Amino acid sequence: MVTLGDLERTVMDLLWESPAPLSAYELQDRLAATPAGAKRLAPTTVLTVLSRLEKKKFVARDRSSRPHRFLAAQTREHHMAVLMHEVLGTVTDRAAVLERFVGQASEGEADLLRKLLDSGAR
Amino acid sequence: MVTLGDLERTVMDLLWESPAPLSAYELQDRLAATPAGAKRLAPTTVLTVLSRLEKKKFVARDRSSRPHRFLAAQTREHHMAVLMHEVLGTVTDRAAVLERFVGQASEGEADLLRKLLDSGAR
DNA sequence: CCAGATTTCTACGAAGCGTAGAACTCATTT
DNA sequence: AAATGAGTTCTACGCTTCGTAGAAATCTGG
Repeated sequence: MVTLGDLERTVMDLLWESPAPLSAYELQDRLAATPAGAKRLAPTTVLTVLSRLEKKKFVARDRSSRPHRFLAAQTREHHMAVLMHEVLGTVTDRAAVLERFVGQASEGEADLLRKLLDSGAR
Repeated sequence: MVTLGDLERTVMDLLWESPAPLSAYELQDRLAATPAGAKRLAPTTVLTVLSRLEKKKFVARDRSSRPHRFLAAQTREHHMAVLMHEVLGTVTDRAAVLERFVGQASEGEADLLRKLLDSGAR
């Protein structure tokens, strides 16, 4: 199961929030401004985390400009959907889980699911 | 996020499969019979894992009989629902996640979802 | 009370993660 | 072209989790 650490997740949240790619230094600033961001991290720390996220295919790196720019490689929604499928994949009896899942869905969510399924989204 | 290791998950699967509580020795046998169970684990190994799962509140231990009996503390469906809830809870736009989710669903999963939705499960 | 079965304690190695210094690379200026 | 400083990569350390299990402690039937 692809999982992220606390700092890694925080960085991903910042990248997902940002419409434009961010440099390690911009991320350093935003991390310091975060609730949990008490102590300012070293720039190398941010770079290390970004490199690891890059290796995990969570971020893409733009090397064309000198302070490299980083952006989320997938949308947050994509990642969440993948996670849910991974959760489902750990189980043989998917029906029971899906049943519960559907049972918990709101009316709107259920309608949305129907529409998505009927529209041949897959 | 509450997460389990490979062996921990396998043990939970066995406990979830079993209608009756199992001793560490029974689990040892079943683990050996599992596809990945090439080498037989030491009994202490199984006990260690069970103790950790107990600490994580995944299993309950019956100390009344001498070989202690272990059973899943929650149903698999409960656990999966919690996991999915955690995943969905990290995001505000559930619809977008559901859209990707359906988009990634296999044909079988999609059929299952349709059936559940049509059968008025919700 | 003792031996053997069972459980608890302790521990080690690998992997993942936060953290960051040290060393290296690259572009820009002189 | 050499120097310089910003930026990046390399290396590493301590902590935690997990698989693994030996050693020590404990319990129970005889």
